[in-house]
Amino acid sequence: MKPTIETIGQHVGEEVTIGCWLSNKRSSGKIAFLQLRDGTGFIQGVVPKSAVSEDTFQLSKSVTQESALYVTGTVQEDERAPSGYELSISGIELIHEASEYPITPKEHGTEFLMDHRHLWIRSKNQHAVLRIRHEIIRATYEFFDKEGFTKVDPPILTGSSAEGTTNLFHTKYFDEDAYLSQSGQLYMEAAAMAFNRVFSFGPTFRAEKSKTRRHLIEFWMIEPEMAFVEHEESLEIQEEYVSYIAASVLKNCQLELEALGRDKSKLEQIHAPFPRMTYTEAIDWLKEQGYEIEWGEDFGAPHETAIAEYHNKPVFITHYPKDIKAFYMKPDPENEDVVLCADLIAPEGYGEIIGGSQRIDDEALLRERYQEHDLSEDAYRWYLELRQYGSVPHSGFGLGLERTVAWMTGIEHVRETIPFPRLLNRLYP
RNA sequence: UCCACAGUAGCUCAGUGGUAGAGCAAUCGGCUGUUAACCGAUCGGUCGCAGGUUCGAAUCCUGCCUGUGGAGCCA
Repeated sequence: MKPTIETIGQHVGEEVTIGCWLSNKRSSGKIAFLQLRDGTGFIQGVVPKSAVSEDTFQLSKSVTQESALYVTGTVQEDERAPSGYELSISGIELIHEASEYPITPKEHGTEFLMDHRHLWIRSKNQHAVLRIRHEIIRATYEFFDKEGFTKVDPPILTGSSAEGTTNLFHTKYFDEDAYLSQSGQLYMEAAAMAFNRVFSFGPTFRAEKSKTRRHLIEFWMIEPEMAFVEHEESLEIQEEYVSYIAASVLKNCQLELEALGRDKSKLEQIHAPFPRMTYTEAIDWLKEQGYEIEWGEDFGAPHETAIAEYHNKPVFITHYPKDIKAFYMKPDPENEDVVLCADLIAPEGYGEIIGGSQRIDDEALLRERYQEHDLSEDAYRWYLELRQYGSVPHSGFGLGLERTVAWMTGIEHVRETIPFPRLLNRLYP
């Protein structure tokens, strides 16, 4: 492979040529410093006037921000450089001279940066966040493959919704009504009966007028589903998975975490087992802390944050009242008022990262739920049939990728954790 | 949908009733180790839109638009 900035450490003392862009420059009368990026990393190129032709030196002083270049130089170790390496430049070939670049080295507001998102993703912090996103995706495939899961892709266009409460994006499917998927879960239950352990990874759409740092209109979800796995075992798989992601990011994204100034000790604390608290215990604890909340109510963002901060680790909240949870969740045999479910709440205010449960495997009970929730037995016949042909205990969960990336990177808002966010008021670029 | 805040140069902001300002970017010049480099000069304006009060409005009032933060809902 050709040398890149990421692998430049393997070429110390050699002369290399890299295709790159100019992210910033500084110069004085006799020396110029070019901040170069090639998409794999960032490096500083040094151009001493005495070492290059007059044309090359003039070019290094006049070349505009984000111009494309072939830069030739000798790789040198240098303690002053963040990556440990510098390029002592001997020649510069201008591929394309950039027009005046809108994103200057000074600060900008969110609206401006989001209007220029197609360019903003070039900048160091955004680059680092999206590289960590990639690492989390890579580690996800690696973990589930290692654990014997098969990736199965549920449809994105659906004729009905899994949970009627949220707003779906409506579209037409020729002459029929169709909706964009808000969860692949029901399909993954079918897949689990065919492949035992399965996971999906795909986009999800919620037409909610949500406008907070934890919400996107379009986001990506990882949804594993496991046959012959009951509630407690599912929690163990969840905490192993999240710990695996955190360890992978720590291992493979050192430069990115440093670029972001992320406190690595926060990631080092993410290792199984995670504390567990039942919904009822959480309500009691919140009341002791002075919060006004009653059994049967769902938690708000401040409640979740308080609970997770108390543990300083991700925490499972289990056994919610069945009335505030989805129709398919299996009641706890020891207390039919609550269901075998768990939300994983991340610390530092990042909120719910995972929602999961053991699913109802009894046909009669599921039929009852259809009636209670006014679900069309026609549209959901196939889901019911899963309970007629070899029904087994099974559990699954969904992990929100963007919230996880935000948490691991320490980024304030999920909109910076996806290349082109879809927000309440943003469909451009 | 509700609550709070904001909108002035390409960008980030100052300016609270009396001549429209600064830093950055851009352009020109200077500087041999800079790290959002620095120094000097030049360039840069429909003060979100509409109406009102006033001798006079970026500034006060009303309405609208746009954005930001949060709530609810959720991953």
